[in-house]
Amino acid sequence: MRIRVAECTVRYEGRLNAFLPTAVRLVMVKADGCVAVHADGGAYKPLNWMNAPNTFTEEGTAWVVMNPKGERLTIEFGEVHFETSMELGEDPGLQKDGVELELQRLLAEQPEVLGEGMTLIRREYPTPIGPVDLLCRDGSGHTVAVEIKRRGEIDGVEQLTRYLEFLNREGRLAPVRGIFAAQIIKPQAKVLAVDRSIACVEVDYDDLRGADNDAMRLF
Amino acid sequence: MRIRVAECTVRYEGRLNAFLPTAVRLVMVKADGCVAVHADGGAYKPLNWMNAPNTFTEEGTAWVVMNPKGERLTIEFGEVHFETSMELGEDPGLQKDGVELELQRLLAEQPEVLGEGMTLIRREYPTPIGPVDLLCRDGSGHTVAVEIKRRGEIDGVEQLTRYLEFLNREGRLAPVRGIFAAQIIKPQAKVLAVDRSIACVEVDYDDLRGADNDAMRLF
DNA sequence: AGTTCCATGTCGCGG
DNA sequence: CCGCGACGTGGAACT
Repeated sequence: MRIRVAECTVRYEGRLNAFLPTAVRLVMVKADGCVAVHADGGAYKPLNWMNAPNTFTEEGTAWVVMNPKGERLTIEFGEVHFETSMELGEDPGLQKDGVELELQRLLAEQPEVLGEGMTLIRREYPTPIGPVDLLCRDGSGHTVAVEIKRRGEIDGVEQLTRYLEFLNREGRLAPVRGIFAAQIIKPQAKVLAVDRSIACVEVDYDDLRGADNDAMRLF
Repeated sequence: MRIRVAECTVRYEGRLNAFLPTAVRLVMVKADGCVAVHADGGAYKPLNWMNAPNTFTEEGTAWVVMNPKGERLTIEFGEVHFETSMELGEDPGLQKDGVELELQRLLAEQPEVLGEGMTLIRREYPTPIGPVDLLCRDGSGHTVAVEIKRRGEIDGVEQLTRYLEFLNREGRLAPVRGIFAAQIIKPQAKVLAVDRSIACVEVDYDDLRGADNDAMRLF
């Protein structure tokens, strides 16, 4: 990794055009060739950047970074305040825990949260346009398709709508109604769901996990 | 801005839990208090981070960063390879040119690009599920809803479809037809639009701006 | 502060 | 390579 703190102007020409007037900034060049220009604020995102793969050339006092898509980043340097370079080595990478898949697992174990008498038929029920998160049967014996999101937004309602359209057209399981389940459902998504006779259920992740743990403790 | 290159492990506890095993990484602390942990590759995005506003405390060999939402980033340091700190000063910020808003402004000024006799009723016409980019009236007096994207993809067609659904059901403006306008429209999006009787218009940004400049020069 | 939508989104997976 | 969906999306603009 190479780091340079210097006065510079930066120009990006690619998907759009952007320009940074003269100021002192930190320019980071990583081992994979990607380049990032940071100010001393404005969150973790750089002001401007160019991801790998790209070609890096020095033209006088300027660095020119181009990528195969024809995008170009030009950094024109003035006074250089500081510069260094060092080897960091490989990184083992990030381990994550606690995303949407977990929510699906918990609801599959506790379908009654979605409605009285609800039982699970199966998870990831396949359709030609993708798998439905949960397929259930409600207290009165009707089939229910459940779409689960961490955050319920309009896209999710559209997705569920497509599944319902298909499942009901196919006929074997019809009539199938929909439940849209998420930790938080945005108002617009709720409006759209109600408009399409899709029920909304907001579920609490901690409650679900708590109930899960309680169930565990019984054994 | 403070920079430290060191052996470290990192733990994030917040919207999810994440962990980084021991390795040499670059830790950046900006003047606004945000912290970012970078590996020597993997694009400009840090492996882990914490945005401002937050509270930063040193606990022995560890840095603990907490934010008001109760998220926490813990960086436990081993050997420190390098450390420095410097002032960068204020940044004038990025000037962008060629994003969707610009396109909307230009089309609002030149609605005739979308069809002969087209006139603007208003920009950002509100509906319960969000504002329509442009509402126009065509040469024959019918209402037209226009969705503008920089890159026309399926999502944009879905969005416009929802607006049309509401506008036509509401009735006051019905019948309302749709125009999907973008610099580039993907083939799949075109197919879906045509299937829904939505017209597609690919607009050239430079042409629009050229016409805009010409209009300016008249005064 | 809460909500909405844009983004050079980035990133990963599957066809 | 394209399409699609998730993301600690982040960030800005507007109510």
